[in-house]
Amino acid sequence: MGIIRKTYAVDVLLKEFKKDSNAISTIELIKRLANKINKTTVYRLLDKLEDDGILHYFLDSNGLKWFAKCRSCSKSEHRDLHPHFQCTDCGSVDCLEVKVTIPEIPNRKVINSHVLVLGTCELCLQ
Amino acid sequence: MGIIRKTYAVDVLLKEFKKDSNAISTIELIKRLANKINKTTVYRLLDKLEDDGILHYFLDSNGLKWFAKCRSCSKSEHRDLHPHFQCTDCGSVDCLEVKVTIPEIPNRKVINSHVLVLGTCELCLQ
DNA sequence: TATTTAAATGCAACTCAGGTGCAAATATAA
DNA sequence: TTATATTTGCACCTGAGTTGCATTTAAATA
Repeated sequence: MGIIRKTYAVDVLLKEFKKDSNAISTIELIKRLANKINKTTVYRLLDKLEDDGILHYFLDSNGLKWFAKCRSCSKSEHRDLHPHFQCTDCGSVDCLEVKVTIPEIPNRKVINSHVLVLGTCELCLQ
Repeated sequence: MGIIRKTYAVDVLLKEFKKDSNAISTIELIKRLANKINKTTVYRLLDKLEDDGILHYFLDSNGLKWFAKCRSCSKSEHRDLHPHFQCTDCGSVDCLEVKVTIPEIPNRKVINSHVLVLGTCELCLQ
């Protein structure tokens, strides 16, 4: 797919990711933009932006989709294979800069991996 | 909750995990047992068996729940914090014995982590 | 063994994230 | 300015998982 036109909806959606440096869940986005864009459009745009290497997504411990800005991805390859952190107190999710190494696994070819770390975030620790 | 009585449904459900050493998705279980147990019962039993430390569960890359037998868990504590492997060819999922170390993360308290490794399984590699 | 009763089950109807088909609107190329 | 292909909104659908409630059943008690 991929984004082709600069539309109002694309603009509004991307603004959310500019003002929010954390990841945002699809559900939260749909709520925030309810009176601006239709939820179907939100789903479709998120798909397209992911296709284009502008956003990446991952699933939280409830199986819900979250999106965040990509740092070094391209249309052809998602490089955002970093772990994600979800706070079990406040529910916020963000991208971790640390590297998690998956060991070699006998008789299997590892292609990629999803790592979700659960714990208490900086704000909730105080 | 926890299992209290030895019923037909518990028996039938646990047999599936005895004959299948891999993980089984909830959906697959419901299909397999459709003419034996109601899907509501399947969901409720899986919850209870997880509570009792007999099964553990995790989510695959589509956010679907999978269950597998526990090796060293108890009612009070799930110790099955191993990674899980999903084959992107055949979809099968199993538990990995390898250990994945999550590094210390500044200003955060790590409680646990979910690791899903994607790749090609032994059978599909041949 | 028969009775009692609390737990387990089935069923129907619900919830909620996400997806589809199609007509109307709109960005952009010509 | 017009043509047209993409985007959007809307209503409706899908599919995993949940809930309330009446019925059934395991197992405790008499």
